[in-house]
Amino acid sequence: MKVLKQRSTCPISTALDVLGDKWTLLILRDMVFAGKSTYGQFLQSAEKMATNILADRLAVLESQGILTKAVAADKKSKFTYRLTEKGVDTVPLIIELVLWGAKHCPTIVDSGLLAELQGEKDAAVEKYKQLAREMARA
Amino acid sequence: MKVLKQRSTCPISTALDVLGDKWTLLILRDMVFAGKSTYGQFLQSAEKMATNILADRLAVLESQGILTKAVAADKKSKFTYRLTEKGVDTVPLIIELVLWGAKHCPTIVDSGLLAELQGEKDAAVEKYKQLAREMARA
DNA sequence: TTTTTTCACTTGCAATTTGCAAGTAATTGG
DNA sequence: CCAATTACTTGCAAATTGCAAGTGAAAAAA
Repeated sequence: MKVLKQRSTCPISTALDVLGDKWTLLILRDMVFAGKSTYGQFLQSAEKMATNILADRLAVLESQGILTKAVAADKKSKFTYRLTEKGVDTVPLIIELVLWGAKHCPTIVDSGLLAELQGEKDAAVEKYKQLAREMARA
Repeated sequence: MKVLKQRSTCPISTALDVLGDKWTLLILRDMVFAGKSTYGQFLQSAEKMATNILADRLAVLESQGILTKAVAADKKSKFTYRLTEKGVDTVPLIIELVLWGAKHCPTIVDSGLLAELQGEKDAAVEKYKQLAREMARA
């Protein structure tokens, strides 16, 4: 069981103790926006995460109660990772990252998604949280 | 001039290339919520950032156009760091970190602030963005 | 039934990044 | 002039990362 050290009692600092690195939120992005749920799927993302880093981050996320790990329904040799409510609650954060990145950095975003997020943000946040919950049930 | 490498064209990944580490957003937090603007003030935060890391992150933030550096009005030996609009636009992100950290981790938050953020979030985001702009003008 | 492939990691190691302590150089206050 | 302040820089040990290769269990192929 991974133990994280907390630098202070500040909620921002503590949130960053858990989520503040270059890889963790990409795993959550893949779960929320790409519906990914297995080790192999995470490895295929464009950013090419190293296998040991992925294994480490999944273990941290599990020990922090952000996702759960269970044997896959189809294969005994495969695991399925699902978001908990604590994980689903990172959706607003991820959406703010999309908006900031799209506005201020040279990136490629689906224009429909961007319009949706820029228009009715609260509704979009709820929609993607609900979608994430449904995937976690499947 | 610091050069950051972009792992992919995804806005989330690119935002994390810039902001995704344990220290950068704490500097922005100190500017937005504590009104800090100098090297010495940043060093005094509860998390005790190392001096070389602070100098490095300030240089990255400046080169990324998130903040500007200028000689202080009162002393020639002092610098004042101010948020640009790109920096002000991280306020929604920082507020989501407060909300997630306060809800899911053991932290200490001002209950008035928390109530404000949980109640009228959009209004609170606008208020703190405006405050951050005013501090950047001062 | 044996063999091969797939999947989910683990291991080893070099390279980078971090954290700590100490040092420096330019003001500024007295 | 001299001590203190401010904003860094430097050196170095320790921790973290990234890459390549290896492992072991289960599933598919022969």
